[in-house]
Amino acid sequence: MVHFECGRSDHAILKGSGAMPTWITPISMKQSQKRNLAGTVYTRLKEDIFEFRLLPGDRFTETEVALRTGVSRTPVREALFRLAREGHIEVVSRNGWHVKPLDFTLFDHLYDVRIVLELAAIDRICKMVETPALDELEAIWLAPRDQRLRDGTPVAGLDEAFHEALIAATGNPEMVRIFHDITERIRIIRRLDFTQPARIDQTYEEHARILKSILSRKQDQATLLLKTHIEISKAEVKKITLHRLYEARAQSA
Amino acid sequence: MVHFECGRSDHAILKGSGAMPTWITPISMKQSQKRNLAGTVYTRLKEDIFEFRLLPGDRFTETEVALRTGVSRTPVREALFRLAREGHIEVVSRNGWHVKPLDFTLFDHLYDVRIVLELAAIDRICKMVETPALDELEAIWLAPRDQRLRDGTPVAGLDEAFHEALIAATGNPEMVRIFHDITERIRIIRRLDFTQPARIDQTYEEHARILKSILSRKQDQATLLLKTHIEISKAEVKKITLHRLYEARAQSA
DNA sequence: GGTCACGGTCTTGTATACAAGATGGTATTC
DNA sequence: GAATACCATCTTGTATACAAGACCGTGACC
Repeated sequence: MVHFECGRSDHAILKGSGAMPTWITPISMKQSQKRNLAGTVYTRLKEDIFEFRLLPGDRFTETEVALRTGVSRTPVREALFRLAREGHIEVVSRNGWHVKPLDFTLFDHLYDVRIVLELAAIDRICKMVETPALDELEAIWLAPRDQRLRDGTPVAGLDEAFHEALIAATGNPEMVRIFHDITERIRIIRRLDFTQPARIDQTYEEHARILKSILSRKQDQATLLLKTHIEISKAEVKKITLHRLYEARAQSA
Repeated sequence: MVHFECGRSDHAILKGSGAMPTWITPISMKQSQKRNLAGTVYTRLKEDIFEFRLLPGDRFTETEVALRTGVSRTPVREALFRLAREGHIEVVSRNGWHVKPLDFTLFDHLYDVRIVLELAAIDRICKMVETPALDELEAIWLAPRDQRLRDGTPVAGLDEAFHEALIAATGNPEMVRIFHDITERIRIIRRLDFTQPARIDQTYEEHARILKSILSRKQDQATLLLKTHIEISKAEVKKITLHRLYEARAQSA
């Protein structure tokens, strides 16, 4: 088994430099209102990781994050532990934190579990006495060509929602929760799939075909289409990620 | 959908009384060595919940736990957040913590996901070019009758290990991790299944049959047996749990 | 007698101070 | 010149002090 890791551990990001970092900035009053500071820091840091403002392998300390967000270490630590538990970052005992390097073996396994869960969902949906309402999905993915979105960011969100909706249709909230966790862990590479217009089109086509198969209760067809769809996406995303990481490194170097 | 909840929110456990509580006691030097305090508190509290020293619905505060364990609130909070994230306890904003009430709807869903994952594992194992080595399982579950364990506690552990081993045989560590999380969440009721000698025997029989089916690559048979096995266990456990909870309440009242 | 307002108390949320271990550079020794 | 021991510094781990919101009982008022 090849353990294929990507990351940079050779240097920290803007450590102690005078330049303003591109990532996390002080929390304003408005942002933290209604939610606690730990939750806000958590959300912000997660965004920073997903948006590649914090690159895989980047090292940082609790004090750094605390200073930049303008809160104390206590809520920062709470946020960091949550992110660690979800597999986004890691702590080295008394030696700082770092964003987990991209590990394609890990992503393979996660995509594999995704397939297991989604195919099980298809199975259950097709075996229900009556197919559950999937109106919202139909409105989005079976819409005429000219109503399709072209911007990658919202399409990435719709894509996640499509697959989560399939799971949700089983009526099992725990399955949804587990699936959602997986979705969040692969998001960092998955969203890159929607930076190419051709891939967006292809996603629309494939989702439409899958949806039609489910609605007409052709389980075998739906299963095959969905499995292929996920595997194509996985391969595509892997290719793009390697390219993007190379670019990001070149830019920050 | 009937939301069937069991718990007691009417009174806290030994709150402020002079009597020594049955649950969590001060952490000794030896226990905390090599691990951090938060981890120790986490483990101890989880045990207390599993052993019914802390009953579903029981309320408690961070200060209480801190006093009893002899550590400060900081590591206690870290432990509590971990337990909360794993679904064992819950915090009510600025109003204390409580052990999550038993929710059989939730357990139904978790058992359902269990079935999905285990059947997928069977599928993958049976489709492998060569069946992976399951020597340890064979040694335990295909052993002669007189070598069977009779004490429920170790059998409960072996049972968990049996099902986790099936998942592990797929070679997907993420699936194992997810499965393990589910195992921990249903453990509180599942281990009660092994308090009856008849159920221990039945488990041995069923595991043996499942194992033989897998080894002879009879996928359909293995699938059916495993599915039935899990569903029987689920029903049995539900029955016992309600009985035990009744007893525990009567005793503490 | 019932209802609403108010304040004390309890609980979590957050900030800060201190402790202990890990790292890396430097000086010393062979 | 290389290796090793040591110390300064940095980082997390833990304890404690303080802040803010929620709950509950009490008292006044209608």
